[in-house]
Amino acid sequence: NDRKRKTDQFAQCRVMNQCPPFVTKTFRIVSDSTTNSIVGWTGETFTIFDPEALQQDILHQYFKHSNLNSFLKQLHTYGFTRVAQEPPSYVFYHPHFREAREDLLPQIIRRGSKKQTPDADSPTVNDDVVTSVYHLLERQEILDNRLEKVLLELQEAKNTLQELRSVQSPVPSHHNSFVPQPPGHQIPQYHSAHVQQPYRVPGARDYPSTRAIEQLEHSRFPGVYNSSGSRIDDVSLDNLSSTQLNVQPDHIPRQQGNANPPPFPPPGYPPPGYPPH
Amino acid sequence: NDRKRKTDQFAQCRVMNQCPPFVTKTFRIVSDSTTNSIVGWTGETFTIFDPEALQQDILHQYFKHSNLNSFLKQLHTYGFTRVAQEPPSYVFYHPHFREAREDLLPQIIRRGSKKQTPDADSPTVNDDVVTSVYHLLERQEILDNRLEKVLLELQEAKNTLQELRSVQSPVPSHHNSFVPQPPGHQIPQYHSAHVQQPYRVPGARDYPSTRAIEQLEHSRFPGVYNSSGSRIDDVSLDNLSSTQLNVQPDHIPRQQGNANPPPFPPPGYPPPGYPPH
Amino acid sequence: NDRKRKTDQFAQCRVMNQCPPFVTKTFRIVSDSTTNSIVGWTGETFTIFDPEALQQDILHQYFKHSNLNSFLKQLHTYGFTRVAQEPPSYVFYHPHFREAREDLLPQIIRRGSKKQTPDADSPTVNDDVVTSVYHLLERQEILDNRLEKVLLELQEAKNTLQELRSVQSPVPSHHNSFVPQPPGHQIPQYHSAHVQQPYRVPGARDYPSTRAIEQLEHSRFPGVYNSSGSRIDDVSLDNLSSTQLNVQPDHIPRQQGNANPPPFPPPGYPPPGYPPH
DNA sequence: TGCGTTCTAGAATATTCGCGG
DNA sequence: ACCGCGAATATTCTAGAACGC
Repeated sequence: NDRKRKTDQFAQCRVMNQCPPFVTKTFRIVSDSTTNSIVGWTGETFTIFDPEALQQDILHQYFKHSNLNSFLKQLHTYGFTRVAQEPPSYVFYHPHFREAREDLLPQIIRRGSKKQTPDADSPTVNDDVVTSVYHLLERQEILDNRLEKVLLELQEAKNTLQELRSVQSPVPSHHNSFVPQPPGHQIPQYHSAHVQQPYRVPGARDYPSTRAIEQLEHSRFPGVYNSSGSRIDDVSLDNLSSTQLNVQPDHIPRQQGNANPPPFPPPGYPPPGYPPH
Repeated sequence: NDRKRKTDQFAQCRVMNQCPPFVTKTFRIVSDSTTNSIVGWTGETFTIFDPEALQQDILHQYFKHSNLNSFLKQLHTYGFTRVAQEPPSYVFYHPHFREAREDLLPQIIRRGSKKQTPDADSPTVNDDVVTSVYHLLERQEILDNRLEKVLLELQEAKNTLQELRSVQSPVPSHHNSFVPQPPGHQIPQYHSAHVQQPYRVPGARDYPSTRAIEQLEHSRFPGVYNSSGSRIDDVSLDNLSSTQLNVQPDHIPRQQGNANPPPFPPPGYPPPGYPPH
Repeated sequence: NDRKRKTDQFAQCRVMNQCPPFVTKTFRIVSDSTTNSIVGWTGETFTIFDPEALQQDILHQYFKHSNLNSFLKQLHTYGFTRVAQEPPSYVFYHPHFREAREDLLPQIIRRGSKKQTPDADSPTVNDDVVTSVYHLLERQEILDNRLEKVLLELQEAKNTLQELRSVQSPVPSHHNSFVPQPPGHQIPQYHSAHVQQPYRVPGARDYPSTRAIEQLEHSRFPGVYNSSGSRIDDVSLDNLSSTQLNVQPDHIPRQQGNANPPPFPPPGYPPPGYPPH
């Protein structure tokens, strides 16, 4: 609440104080539909298609120079980032530089500008964190809702299917897919890739540079799931059977139920059929 | 201190950059089905079948050289390991270099890169906050993954149900949402987690996110899934049909199957049609 | 010890007049008389007259790119400095990059290179002393070169004057060149560098980053001129009229009679006649 | 002071070379 | 000779620093 007021205050200030000329000029340049062949919006980014033409024909209309480098420098100064690294393509992105969103422009601030902390009483340290948390919470709600919805429909579907089956065949298939899968038909590694440990080929070395990451990867944070993961865990999926999930784990050695399992499967060696000719 | 804030403010620049050009280029080279006789996927590895052809015909299309050795050097620099040494066949493996798993590429880090240990200097940030954020991120990943999985299975179930119905009879399908969708209105392909880039709600920023958070996002926590995520792997949804679920994933932020979610919305790359003439 | 062997090897290489490829390539580019309209020597500097043409037609013949910026970056990396700032004209100077002086090229060292101290076996002698001596030698070379040039021009001038006299009039103009020169025909500052303040083009900035070497290069070593530079001051210029020395000091701000003169000779500015067509 | 322009430096990736196993 | 690797150079993109307004 308190936070919100501050934010609003800030937003208002920014709205009143027009943003630096460079920002609005750039916005006009990009938005000008008569020069779309030179520079224009490309989704959430904007692209300079013809650097030469921009330098020759456009820049001097807005700035005191005709130097593409100076323009690029300004873009960097205001936090734009180049997102394509294959010259000669200039694709730039800024979180607050969006098509038809002139209202966001004031949030584009120059580097070293003091405008960034008008609130000033907040310790400024956690702003990023707080905002991140906010967005995360938001996302989580969306996800929760979607998951609930899906589960509901699953339940319905289950019922429907059951109905159909009972109509179709009177056989109470006791052996249907809802029975536990035989070992060896476990869920393929593909589905558990994100829970696996990094694979090391025999002889692979651990470079000192990877130690830190691995350490993090190996660390645990107990208690996480007590509060947040429980709902999911309560989802009832009884009477459902697992299917073949389109993966071929056959040749993939696996180690499961291991408390500290080497996470990655050994790489698949080129099958005999390779290469295809 | 002041200096740090400045740096953090623009840390997002780097956060947004996908991954080094070499990684994406190599992925494209390997995945290009028109050159499968020269280089291509071989299970969880990729193989250079024809080093000569690669050097002569392929490399210069992607790099500023045509030397196989330079390519191999880069592979080593990024942690690829050679798993078979019978020239003239080169088989390489990297835990995060998998067929159709473009989402894993950002986890491939260059040796000697400073990205790996951005920690250690995050000072005043409450550890509590960091931990909370960490938990949130983690939960979200779990949710994302499970949701995706459920959606996939729903689709399968839907198909199965349709099959059953068409075979069976003009059953007065009881009005629920499980009416079969016309083919072509299937759940869009972007539901398949493993081929998608993570999406962010419009306007969501990636906060320069204190290094700690970045690290969290980049780190993996294997033990997590032992307690909460594993069960879902056993979920079986055979023979169930699902509906469209009337959700619009377009605007729904998702982070799926990616342990290292690129925080920024994927910038709109210039569509093929650009520039308009 | 082992390390020393390597160093020695390298030192030997250096002695052999091997220098980084960029240096020799740039030397060849500038010295190539077939491209004098694009890039060429302009006195003690070299000038890029046509940046576009250089980028389009020249660079890719020597490097793996066609970006002027990359070329400029390398120039800076090797210690070249830009001495005129009116695009599209790029004038660069380096104390060891002189026309027809390929022998000086090995003294052009890359920034951050560890090569700078190839001797290394001397017991940690005062680096200050060593560096000072080195730079003294360096400066001496510069002075020698300039002196030679001046003498040459003097000779030319003398000849011209002789010609004029014999043709024109038998008047024995009483004494020397100290008759007031017409304004604008003064001896160009170029010739009096050793008594001059460090030259700075208008707006030229002093970067704090100048490293030790540059500092040394810019510092004065009193006594140097007493022994080596003074003689030129005594050069008799009587009966000589100053000729057009191919320099246009008009727009060059000068500061002379300063007690703390910057050591570098004023770079030769591209004469009006350039580029040759 | 803040903004704009320019030149230079920093930092990350890329390419080549040569050593030692 | 192959292979993995360190080190030097090369290329690119971004940031720093000075100066004028």
